[in-house]
Amino acid sequence: MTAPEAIKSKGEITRAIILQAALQQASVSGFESLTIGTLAEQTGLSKSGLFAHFGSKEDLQLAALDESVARFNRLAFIPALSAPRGLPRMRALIENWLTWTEKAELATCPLMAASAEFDRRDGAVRDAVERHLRRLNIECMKMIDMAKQTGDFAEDIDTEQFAFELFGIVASCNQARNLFRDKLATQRAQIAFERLVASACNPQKAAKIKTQKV
Amino acid sequence: MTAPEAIKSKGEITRAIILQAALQQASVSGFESLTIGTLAEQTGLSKSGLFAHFGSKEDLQLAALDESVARFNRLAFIPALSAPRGLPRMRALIENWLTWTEKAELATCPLMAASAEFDRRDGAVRDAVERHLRRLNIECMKMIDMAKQTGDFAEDIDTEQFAFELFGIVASCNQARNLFRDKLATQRAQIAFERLVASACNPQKAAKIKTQKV
DNA sequence: ACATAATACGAACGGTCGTATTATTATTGG
DNA sequence: CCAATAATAATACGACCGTTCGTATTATGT
Repeated sequence: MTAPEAIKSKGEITRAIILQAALQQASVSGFESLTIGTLAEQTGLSKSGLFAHFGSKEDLQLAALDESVARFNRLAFIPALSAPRGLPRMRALIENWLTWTEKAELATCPLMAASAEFDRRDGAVRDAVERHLRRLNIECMKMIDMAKQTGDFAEDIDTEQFAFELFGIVASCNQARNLFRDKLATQRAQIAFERLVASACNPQKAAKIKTQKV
Repeated sequence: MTAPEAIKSKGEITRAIILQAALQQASVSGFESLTIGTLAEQTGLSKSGLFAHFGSKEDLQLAALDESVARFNRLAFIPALSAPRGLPRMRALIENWLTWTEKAELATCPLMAASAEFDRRDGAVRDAVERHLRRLNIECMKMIDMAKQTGDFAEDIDTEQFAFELFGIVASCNQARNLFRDKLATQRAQIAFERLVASACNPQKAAKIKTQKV
């Protein structure tokens, strides 16, 4: 049992280099666009040399997906946990979520992109994407429940509904940023988040909104 | 100048059959997954026979995109215009937007899927996707402004912000439906929309929310 | 320093990709 | 009904796909 930060072997280093290139490529053109040849060219490896690090293209895609999850956790999720429980932590998460791709030098969040890319397909990659995003969804709901416990949110708000709208804000932010090249995208997402919070934080106000006819 | 509903030539009929198959395929696996060979097999044509209908694969993608826009307009947008101006028309649009893919027998809205698929790339397809969705965004904003004129919405709400959040609701609905297979997705989207409307329809309440610190 | 395992390479495979050219068959207007 | 034209097919091409295999090279542990 070696420590997680153990010295990397040559193979592990190469693998990391490959995954770095794969992640960058996938964040631009999608995971399905990953090709052994292009990736080999970019990393200076031979096709077969690169291929040997993964048993198949699907394994490469899965590895790239796992790597992007690891980076999201390291750059966005875990740092948010150091904020106080409740609303501050939620705010930190959404803030980090909207900005971590920049720090990671990626074109967009590979997870959300992979969601749209694979959501209507079958296979191992789709399953992995669903698993990862479902987990993130659950973590968000935990934070929402915590915010109820701390008194930041009203007890009677719909946790799943809140998470649904949260994911929508992130999705729209990505669309505004990438498709519309809107420089105000992040700001709009923050405003949307605060509006969402506002409708949940004040019990009286929240009750009014919740009980109106649909 | 023939009428738009003129009798179709054999070629036009075949082309329509091809586009139908292309649209279905694209709504499942994305526009980039469209291949001449697979499409030829599905339609019973030869590769070269099918190819002759489009000068290139890119033209095929663009034609499929245009076709999906035409269907969206026919099944979702135009019908919404028969609802009274203002909030009712907006409600009709979002309702149709969330359900038209079912009527069209597609796996998801090809436009929103194409947005996520091409938003970080370059090329004619990306440009077309941006053009189409920007137009839809503008049409949404027109409806929002109309709702201000009819008095349904407060005059001082941020039209672009409202449209931003509207697109987020649709995106989250698609994710919930397709990735999470959430049967309540449409319902959640409707609730989110009504919550969004609620924060814009009552002047006093809207003012409160808008002026809070961010 | 040496044995051994890890790592990378080059070449080749069968397939499929998009596309061009050339020929054949259907459709259609006069 | 026939000529003109549109529509489809047949065939082939080079490029790239993921993958396999045998071999060379390079680290690594002792």
